[in-house]
Amino acid sequence: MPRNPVRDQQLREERRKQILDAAARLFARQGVLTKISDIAAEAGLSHGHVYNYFKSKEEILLAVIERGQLSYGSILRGALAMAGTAADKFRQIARQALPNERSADIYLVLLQALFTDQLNDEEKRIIRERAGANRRLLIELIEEGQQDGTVMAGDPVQLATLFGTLIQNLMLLEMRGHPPVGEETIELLMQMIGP
Amino acid sequence: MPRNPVRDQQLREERRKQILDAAARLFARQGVLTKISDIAAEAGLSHGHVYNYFKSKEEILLAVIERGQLSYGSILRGALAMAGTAADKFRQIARQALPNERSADIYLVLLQALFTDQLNDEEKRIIRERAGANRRLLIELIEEGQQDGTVMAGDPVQLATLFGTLIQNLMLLEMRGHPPVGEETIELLMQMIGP
Amino acid sequence: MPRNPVRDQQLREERRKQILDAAARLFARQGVLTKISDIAAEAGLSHGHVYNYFKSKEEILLAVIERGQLSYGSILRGALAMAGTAADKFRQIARQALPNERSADIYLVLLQALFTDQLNDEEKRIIRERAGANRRLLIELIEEGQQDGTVMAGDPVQLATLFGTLIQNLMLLEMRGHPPVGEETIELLMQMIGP
Amino acid sequence: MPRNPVRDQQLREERRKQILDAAARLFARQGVLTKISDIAAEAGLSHGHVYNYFKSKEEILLAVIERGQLSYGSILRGALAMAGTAADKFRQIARQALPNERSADIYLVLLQALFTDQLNDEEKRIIRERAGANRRLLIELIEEGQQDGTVMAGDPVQLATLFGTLIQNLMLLEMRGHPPVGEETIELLMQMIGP
DNA sequence: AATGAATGAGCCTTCATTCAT
DNA sequence: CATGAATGAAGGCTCATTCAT
Repeated sequence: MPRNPVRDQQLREERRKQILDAAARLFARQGVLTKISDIAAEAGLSHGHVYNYFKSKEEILLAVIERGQLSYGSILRGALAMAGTAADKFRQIARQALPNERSADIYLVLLQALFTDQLNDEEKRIIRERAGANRRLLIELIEEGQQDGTVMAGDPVQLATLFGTLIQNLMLLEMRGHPPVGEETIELLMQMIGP
Repeated sequence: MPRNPVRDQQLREERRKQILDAAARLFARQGVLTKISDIAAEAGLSHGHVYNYFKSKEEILLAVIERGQLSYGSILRGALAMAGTAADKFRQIARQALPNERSADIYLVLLQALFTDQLNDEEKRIIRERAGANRRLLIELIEEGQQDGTVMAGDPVQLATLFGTLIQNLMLLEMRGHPPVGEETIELLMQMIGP
Repeated sequence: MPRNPVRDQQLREERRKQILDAAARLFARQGVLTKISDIAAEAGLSHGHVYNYFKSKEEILLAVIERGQLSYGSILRGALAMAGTAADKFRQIARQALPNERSADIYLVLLQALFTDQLNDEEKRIIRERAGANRRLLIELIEEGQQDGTVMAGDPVQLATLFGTLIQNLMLLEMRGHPPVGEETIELLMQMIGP
Repeated sequence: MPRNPVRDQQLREERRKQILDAAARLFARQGVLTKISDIAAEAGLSHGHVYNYFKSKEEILLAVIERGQLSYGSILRGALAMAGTAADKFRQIARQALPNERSADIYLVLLQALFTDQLNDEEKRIIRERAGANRRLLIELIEEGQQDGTVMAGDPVQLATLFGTLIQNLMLLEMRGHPPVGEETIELLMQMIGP
């Protein structure tokens, strides 16, 4: 059977995704202690084969973080593009970010990676830059909310920190045996950030 | 010449504290990857000597977590015992917990420990129990605040989660190159939890 | 190219045997002080690789002991099944057990293991049980000898101890610079146990 | 109180003996794994203090072995000097050597030491030399027995090996949970070596 | 592409030995 | 003389990474 380069490329992408999905799950649960062989097993291939898709464990970690940050950015941009008040957009963000297992995973992974010395400074810089971009989106939304009167007053930068912190940590809660965050919690959160 | 047992004992206590302080700093920064030799170097002794005070790296980790949780509990109890409104007490907690490097450290250590499989179930149970005790103190304070009108309405349990999350994560921020959390941020936080 | 699972399995078995052979030699010579890296070097592979076959040094030790005990048991059973007088069977046992390097090794290993606290009680129990089984075979042979008149009178249990002791210790002699045990020595031994 | 040099020297000797007794017990039970701190504890002093009597663990091991070999030699010489047949002397040796815990201990210690590389060649040579001296005593006794007709015929050197082996290993049996070697066993042994 | 055998750097831990008190 | 704090060499074990098949 002659090779099909396009199909081949698709298969490669799928494999990469499988590995990253597995890695995200495991990194979040086991942190730095996650072994390549764990990832390989979770993704259903041999550990040696993983190296045909990523050249090191660090590269996998970076890819997991990047994907998570970009995904969070998409949620933010999607919400910003919606019609409705800023509060509505916040609700949307909370609803999308919270139940998304991958988003939750990523936050802890990122925390650990940023703290530990497993990443070099250049890599940390890139990660912080992407985090900054997401944060600017959140600031934008806060300013919008302060103008349409659905968000409390105060320095938007500081508020972005507080809000970001709240959202991200709620994600963690779900993973710690706490009852899942539901609509009720989201409404409490909305009251907190409301004027 | 036989030594002075009293003085010896004092020195031992000091050494233990030195090690725990060093460990708390490093565990927070490097997580599980922290090496015993790092801790020893930071504490100013040889790696072998550490084992005269703790019988394993895991025991050090547990001790660090315990000390942090108890310290956080003290802050909570101290605030509850104060005169003034619940809001005043919250301010007090935020002021004490935030700048306290050890409190900050401990939260991340705890998160990582709870996630990773480096602790067995029994140990995790104990940690969760202590966390629960602290949480009940926070719930108590929230209920007090809802009665004296300085805290927003809502299920106290859920609010405790949100507040706890906020406080603890603010601690993390300080460690991540963010500008230190000052009075201004605390006031924003107070507005969020106010009625 | 996916490998040939059958061939792989064969190679694995061979490797395991190589490691056990090396370990038997070294344990006998160096006792507990034998290093995994010694075993690996003697077996011709890296120390890390040893752990793909055995999960700890202790497991290797146990395997060496087991193999030796089973091998000794085979010799005993083989002799018992022979035609001829009990004395002939004893000769056969002495001839087979003595020059067999592995049998010799094992006895010292076993002695050391049984004495030292490196094995837990359950493991010691299993070893003693296998030793007991071998001893019962020897007792059986002694009783046979007492009936066909080729073995001296006396409590078979006590005699089994003495004979076993003799055989096993002769094995040790070969390893201690003594001249090898030859037919002549075997005949002396036969006279000792004769009526 | 003025020092008394003679008394001091006596105390020193007593201490040394205490340490050697403790070491002999532990070396026999735990082999090479015996720790200096174990010996110190068993002897009732601090581990540091041991070094005021012996300059290394190896020196202790050598002293234990030497003492044991000399003690065995004394038993042999004592028996040789007795009145009576060679058989009587053998009985005497068996009776004295077997129940003497220290004699038993020493044999295994010696075996382990000789095999392991914990002793250098010169030390091994000395030990073998002392063993040879004891062996010559045994050979002498065998020859005496062959003349007075109480010991079987055969090359005295080989017989010495077999008898030595028997006696020494019987000592080991006592330590392995076997029932203690009694008069009955000794008589069996005598029959074996008899003509 | 796919597997898992193989390697070796590196970390935890133990323990002989030294030394200040 | 006595103690035990302190050090560091050394060995068990893990795991990222490479590579033959």
